[in-house]
Amino acid sequence: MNQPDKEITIYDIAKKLNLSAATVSRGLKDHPGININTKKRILEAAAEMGYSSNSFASNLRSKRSNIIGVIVPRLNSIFMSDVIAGMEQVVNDAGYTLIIGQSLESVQKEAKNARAMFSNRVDGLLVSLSYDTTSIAHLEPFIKRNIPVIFFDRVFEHKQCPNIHIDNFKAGYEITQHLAQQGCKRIMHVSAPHQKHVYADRLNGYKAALADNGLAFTDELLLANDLSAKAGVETAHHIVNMAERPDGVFVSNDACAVACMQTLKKAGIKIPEDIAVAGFNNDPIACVIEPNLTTIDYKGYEMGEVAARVLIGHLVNNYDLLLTHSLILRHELVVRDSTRKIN
Amino acid sequence: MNQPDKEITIYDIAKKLNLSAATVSRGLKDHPGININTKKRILEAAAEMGYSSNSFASNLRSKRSNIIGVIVPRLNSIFMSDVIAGMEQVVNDAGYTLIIGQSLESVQKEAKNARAMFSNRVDGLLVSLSYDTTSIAHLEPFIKRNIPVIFFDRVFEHKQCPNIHIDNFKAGYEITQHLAQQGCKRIMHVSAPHQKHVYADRLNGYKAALADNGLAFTDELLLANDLSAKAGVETAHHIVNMAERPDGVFVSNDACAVACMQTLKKAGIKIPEDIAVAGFNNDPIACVIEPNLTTIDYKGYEMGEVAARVLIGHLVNNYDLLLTHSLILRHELVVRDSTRKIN
DNA sequence: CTGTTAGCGCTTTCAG
DNA sequence: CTGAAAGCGCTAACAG
Repeated sequence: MNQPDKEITIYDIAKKLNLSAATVSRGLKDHPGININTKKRILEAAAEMGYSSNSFASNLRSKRSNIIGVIVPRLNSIFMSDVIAGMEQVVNDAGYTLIIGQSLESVQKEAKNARAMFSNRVDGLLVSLSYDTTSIAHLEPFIKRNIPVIFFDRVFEHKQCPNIHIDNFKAGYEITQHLAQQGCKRIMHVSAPHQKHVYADRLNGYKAALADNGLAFTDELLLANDLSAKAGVETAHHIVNMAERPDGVFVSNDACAVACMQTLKKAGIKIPEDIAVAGFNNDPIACVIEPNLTTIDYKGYEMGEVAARVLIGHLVNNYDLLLTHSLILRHELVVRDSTRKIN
Repeated sequence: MNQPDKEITIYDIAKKLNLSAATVSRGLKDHPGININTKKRILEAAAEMGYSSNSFASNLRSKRSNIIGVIVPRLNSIFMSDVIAGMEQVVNDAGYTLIIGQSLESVQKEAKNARAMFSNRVDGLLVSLSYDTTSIAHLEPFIKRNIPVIFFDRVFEHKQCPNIHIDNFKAGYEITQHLAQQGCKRIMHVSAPHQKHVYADRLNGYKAALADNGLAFTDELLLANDLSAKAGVETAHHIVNMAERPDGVFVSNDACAVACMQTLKKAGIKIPEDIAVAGFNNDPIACVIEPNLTTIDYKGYEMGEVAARVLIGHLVNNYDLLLTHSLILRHELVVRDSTRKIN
């Protein structure tokens, strides 16, 4: 019953056209030096017979997959889905397909994903690292084989791997500086565990701005958690119970900042009068919370596009070694009412 | 320079162990009837030599790819990224990988994605259709070859394709009924163009509820747009300019509903007193807007998991024909202040 | 339990 | 400009 009809191969169309398979294979690509006419006949026959090239055979032979792997901490955030959307666009236009894995912030799962992608022989890898990744040993197989690995957002310094990210130090500095200019004297920073560059950089920017504004940094001004909404609620409780409350808080993402604001408001704390709050990412919720949230805007979609473009550039130019560099994308401090104490 | 070291094959490890390639191949899988000891030796040698199976060769031979394709309208919404996250989880645990394409609401791009997935010989397809898809001719190649195609959320009736979605009629009915119970007499409905089942069903539920509550339906109560935030702003302007304004609005997604609310509020309209507003999806923003938005909650993550599980069930059982059925997932009306007129 | 053999469908020299 | 032939790495009969 329902016999899955046999696959149509280049041999079938070769036979029909009295050509060799080799010629058909060439005709199907834009191989130089093939009669324009036979090429046309081949294309027509292929269309008519419902031919669809078998990528396995092709990949096996040519040792290229036209597949690009992406590994991200989590898929379900607005930022990350913007990134992926941008990548998908660029990559598809260039004739590649995307395969996607999420690490759920675990190195183990990151490594598992990497193995799967390796055995799928991806032509390149786009990676944003999980919180608890401290070594990239699991990516060495790619690097050894000169399969380009490009880090974006949560990056890692490696001489063969381009990094694409924003200037997190500067962003952290700017937002803290802004809080200081609004009159904040005691500015807290809420962030993720800091081994990872993005968060470490934002923290350093924050500290530098404190120093430049003559404000002291003490350990109790620093809170580390997973930046989830839940963590935002807990942060707010923590703040409410502090002996000496801050008058400004810089949270390293918007979801957490917003949850924190909501909880602070419920506790009767006025924002920004009592405590000014700033976030990071410019998530859509930043414009829905009241007062609207001051934050750092940077474009996930653009980051995805750029990362994909860099990768494809490497693929097309077929470099033996990757050019090593960092690409710093634009960001912008967006001031909204959640921090406007004066004016 | 930097000679990409030669690929290690089962032959290499066969030679080293004085075995045949076939045995090695078997040892690497959990093939029944292979000496536990040789299997152990094979596994060890493989690990030691840094062997990584070549999926192309394997796929070419076995005619299975262990790849599952997903095509969605857009990646960048909370709902969709939840769905994908759920799928990724299930699919990975079952040893498959996900390749992803987005149609950007265009049939052309949907078809292009489908072709790419076909030539990547996906083992199955998970699809949520674009707005302007009215025929699924571009998916026929899969169906003809008994490659399972499963629709979720934006589904399509086809005797060979399971559908996974919520009861949109019921949800539309419930939300409208709720508005009526709050005393609304003139309830608008804002939705996407209605050929697609989800929206058609919600519309029909809405109409049924109007009828059951003795409320008249007129064409001016219905507004069709793309349900973006921008469309929400326009909707609000439209409402403000209506000769006879509604006292309740049921918008078919939260992003649009929230933007609409914000704009109405700016125009001095009180929510819910003047106009009650309800959304759909239970996006995080629903709990951030003030007053909080009444909406329909249903779980994207769960929908992704279920869709993936159904697909994998089909794959594992190797049905010649797909069992045909619809799977209706739970939803829930979540009442919040944006519609609480009485209480 | 293990080996032999024969391809999967395509690309790529090397010859014409 | 086209053809012949070889083989990418693996798996699936079929034997033993």
